[in-house]
Amino acid sequence: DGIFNTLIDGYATVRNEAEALRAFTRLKESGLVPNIRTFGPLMKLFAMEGKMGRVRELEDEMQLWGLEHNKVTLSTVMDGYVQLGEVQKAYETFKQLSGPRHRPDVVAYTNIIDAFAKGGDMDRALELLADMRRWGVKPNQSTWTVLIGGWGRQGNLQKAMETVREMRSSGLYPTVVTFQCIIQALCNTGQMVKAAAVVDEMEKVGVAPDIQLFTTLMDGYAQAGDVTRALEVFKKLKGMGKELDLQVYSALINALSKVGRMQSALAVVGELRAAGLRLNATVYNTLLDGWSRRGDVWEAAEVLEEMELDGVPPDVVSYTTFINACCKAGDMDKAVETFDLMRSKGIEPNLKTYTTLVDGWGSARFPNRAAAVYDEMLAAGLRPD
RNA sequence: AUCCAGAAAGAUAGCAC
Repeated sequence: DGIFNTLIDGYATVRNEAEALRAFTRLKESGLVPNIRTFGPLMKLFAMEGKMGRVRELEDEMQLWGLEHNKVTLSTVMDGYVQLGEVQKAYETFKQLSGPRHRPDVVAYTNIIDAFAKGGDMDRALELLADMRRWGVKPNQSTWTVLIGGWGRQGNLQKAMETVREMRSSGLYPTVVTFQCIIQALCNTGQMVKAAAVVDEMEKVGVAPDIQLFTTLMDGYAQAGDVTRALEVFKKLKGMGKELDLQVYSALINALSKVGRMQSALAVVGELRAAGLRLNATVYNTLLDGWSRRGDVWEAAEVLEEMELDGVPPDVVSYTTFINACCKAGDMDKAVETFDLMRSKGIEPNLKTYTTLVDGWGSARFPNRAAAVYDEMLAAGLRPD
């Protein structure tokens, strides 16, 4: 009976929205009745992308079929709000799970704890941890890792490590994700020596670092301006014979671009292509920024053109980066031209785009133009942060 | 081993610090 559900789930997993919806339509056209497992994957598909409007449509349709939310679908909805940073809405959804008939399970709790941890409200996160334990719901590795990640994001290594101890004393062991959260905390606080020590440590306790962890580490070195060590990590990864993905290459390209080593960055691009990977907008934007930092507006413009030719249309980050390059080079005409161009392509400038332009006019000593752009920003409904 | 419709981690832009 579940052939269409399986299909929908498969397409949802690979994020093929069109096919997933087509399978859903075919299910209904075949005279079959969708069930809660039909809706779950569809909701997840939209929730992951933050398309909560579409999620609500599915909720309505679910009702029409006489289906009620269960803990899985509600957790999915909650996760959508977490992705969007809408903590309050996430919490309201969470409360729907705490009716007289149901109690939130460990996934739901982990979800809501994650919402608060991501929002920086660790007090509330800990309250919910206490609450779940009060109800006899045992935190698992994900729950602990969410908390450790929350402390890590705040750069509170002390609390992060305390939480690791608490996790261990409850009989659970840190996973590679847990270690990665700790390493990220160390990187964010500039403690690269310790970060490297943690990697050694985890190898000793038998948790193998993976590509994502090495990417985090490389990025840490990049932020510290230590390209040499970033390159060492990359070489080590290659030596391990692991299959490298676009993000590792991208992190290295970023490390090189940030210090102006564009020829080396391009060499890495060559490697990436040789490995059968294609550049995406992030990688192109990284290169764009590299040229911008060198003050090379011409090369930056080349990258923009190349993106179009390669079928990777420039996005808001690309244009903002390029506008920044123009501003820094004192070419405000080109900056404004680009600003108009992006809008004509239907790409809405965001807060960073406006700030770049305002600042550009300011640096160029045209306070009136700066103020005009600022007003335009407000008129567009954007508030300065 | 269990589970597998739901939860945790990695790369790009501005200003301020």
